[in-house]
Amino acid sequence: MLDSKLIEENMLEVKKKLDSRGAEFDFDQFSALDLGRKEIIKKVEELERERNLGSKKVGELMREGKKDEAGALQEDMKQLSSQIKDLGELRSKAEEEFRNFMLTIPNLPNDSVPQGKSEEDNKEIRKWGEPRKFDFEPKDHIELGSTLDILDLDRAAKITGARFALYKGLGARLERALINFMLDLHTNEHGYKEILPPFMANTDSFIGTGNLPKFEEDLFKIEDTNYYLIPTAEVPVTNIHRDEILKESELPIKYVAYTPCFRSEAGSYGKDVRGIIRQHQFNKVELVKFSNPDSSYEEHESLTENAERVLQLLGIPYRVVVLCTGDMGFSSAKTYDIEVWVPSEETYREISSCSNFEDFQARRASIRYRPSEGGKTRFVHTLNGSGLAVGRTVIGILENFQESDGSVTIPEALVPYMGGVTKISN
RNA sequence: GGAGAGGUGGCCGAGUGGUCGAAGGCGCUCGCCUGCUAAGCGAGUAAGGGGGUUAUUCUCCUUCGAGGGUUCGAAUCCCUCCCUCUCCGCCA
Repeated sequence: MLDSKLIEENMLEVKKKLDSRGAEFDFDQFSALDLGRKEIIKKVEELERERNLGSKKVGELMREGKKDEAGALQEDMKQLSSQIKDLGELRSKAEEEFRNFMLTIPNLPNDSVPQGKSEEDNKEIRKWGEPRKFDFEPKDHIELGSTLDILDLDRAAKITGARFALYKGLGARLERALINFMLDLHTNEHGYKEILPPFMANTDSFIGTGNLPKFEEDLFKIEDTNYYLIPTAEVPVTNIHRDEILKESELPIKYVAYTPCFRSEAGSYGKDVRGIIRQHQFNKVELVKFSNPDSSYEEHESLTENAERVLQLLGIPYRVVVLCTGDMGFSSAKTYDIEVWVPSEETYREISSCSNFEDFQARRASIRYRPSEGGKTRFVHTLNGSGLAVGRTVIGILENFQESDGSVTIPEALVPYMGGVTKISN
């Protein structure tokens, strides 16, 4: 959520920034809602003040034994009270309307974000590793997975439906190895605390991160509850500190969490239908930070580097792009995507998205800190990034490290996690 | 699932209709004091919103799990929901 005072004071700049990301913003509606809200607050509070004074007076008169006077005053206050009640309803309505309006406005892009309309305008920042030159026709992960009998999409479809995966044998082991490898790396070497959160979260949590109220169709909802399956660990982990006031000395707080992720992928039909690129359920290790606002952009860089480190240790080529204003997610102020090289497609595919949300989520979720030198509380900055999406890492390993005989070499760093297995073959 | 007890400030905890945004304690901050440390003494210490000033000061409203109700007035009485604890049942 944006700061309404900031909008009032910088309307032109806000409009320009929202335009740059292709978002509509009706400033007239904003002003009308904001002014209407303030006006009614003023009225209600005046009446409440009158009532408080009157009620106090009634108490005094009663104690002094002036029953008649007290009774008369009570009658007046009765009138006032019902007036306050009516106005109070209008007030709640006005405040709710205003909040609902504010909840649908996306975050403002940071000034360092390149202008652009779509994916096409994203800018490559850096590349790591050389895509391998194959002296044979490389297979895609679907063929490799089924030939090696480690990935069975047909049976997954039977069990559940399209866009689910069944891993078997060393395939299942590989998924588990990667999860453990990533968690160990981030906890032991990058200083994150491991979290295992619930895989469902309630409405308030989803509002906090910005998934609701606008993107409900992307989620799986649990019937007869206000719970949804999480589409990423970002939701439960960011909400760990919802409605809390942290100490400045605790910052930055760094969490890493493995969770399955559930996405209905509404609106993506026809896209990436083959294989395990886009699934309704996938595993992900997520990095989340709560940062001092003054250093959140340094934290953003280091978080991205922490995620990249996984691919470096595995030896998979990748590149980092900064998303342009038009391609960023709703809550983000700046996002780097990490993309792995996928030989069968001869292109880079997203494997991690690392974002700084500044105070956008913190304001929605009310996550604040008290400055060490005292004074008013401030909103923290929240950040997160995949470190990494596990299924897509499997694709990277299968496709990049395949041999001409259809076997796959396990990256050295992963061998201990595979129980010493160095190769998957028939 | 059944029975009971509870949810109060950073924490513990008192408070059953008005002088309660809330005793007391702990913690924290500042000052004093004492060779040092500890102890002691004194003062301060919730958040959000509106108005005013915009540097500070000021003022009003709201908030005692959430929402609704009774009342001139609710932390306190009533209803619904959520959560925690104890016992019983069930269970990986």
